[in-house]
Amino acid sequence: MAWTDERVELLKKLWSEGLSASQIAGRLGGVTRNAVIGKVHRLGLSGRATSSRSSVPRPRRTHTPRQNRAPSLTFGTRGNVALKPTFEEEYEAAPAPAPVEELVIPLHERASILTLKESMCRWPIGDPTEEGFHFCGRKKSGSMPYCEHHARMAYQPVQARRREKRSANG
DNA sequence: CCCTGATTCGC
DNA sequence: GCGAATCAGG
Repeated sequence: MAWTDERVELLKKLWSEGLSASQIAGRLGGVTRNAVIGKVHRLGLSGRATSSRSSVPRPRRTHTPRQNRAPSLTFGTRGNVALKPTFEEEYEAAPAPAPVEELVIPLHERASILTLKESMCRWPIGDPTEEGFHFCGRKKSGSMPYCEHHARMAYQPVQARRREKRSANG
């Protein structure tokens, strides 16, 4: 994604309005917050009103961070989207996610494949072949790849299969 | 851990 | 010029 005049203008506007770099990156789309910050610096609008941190002259890095920086991948793979549960030991995987989702995720909480972060619920909503497809995007629940709600949908308790064992007590 | 901007430097 | 990796801090 290139920095067209329009995008630069929008960047300037949003930056002046006080949005954070990640917020702006999300709005623009196709760029990370790093890209936004880099561009902001190149444009020379880094100092945004009150900056208490600007008076911190860090002693410049003395070591090279990495020999190789950008990954060879041209396509962003941030966020693995593998959804196969591996909890069969204690949980049974649901037959299949319902094609239609009963939850409606607020627009600002939605996650696309590009905005989905490691900490976000990966429950797919909608049809991947259709346009409105997105992920739940809310906070994950513990080690689950899903939020609490979707974790319960994905992993049904073993209670369902317990009926085979009836107590011989009475 | 979540986030913020700042900086360096391979590309 | 671009932006990932990194750094420094809240």
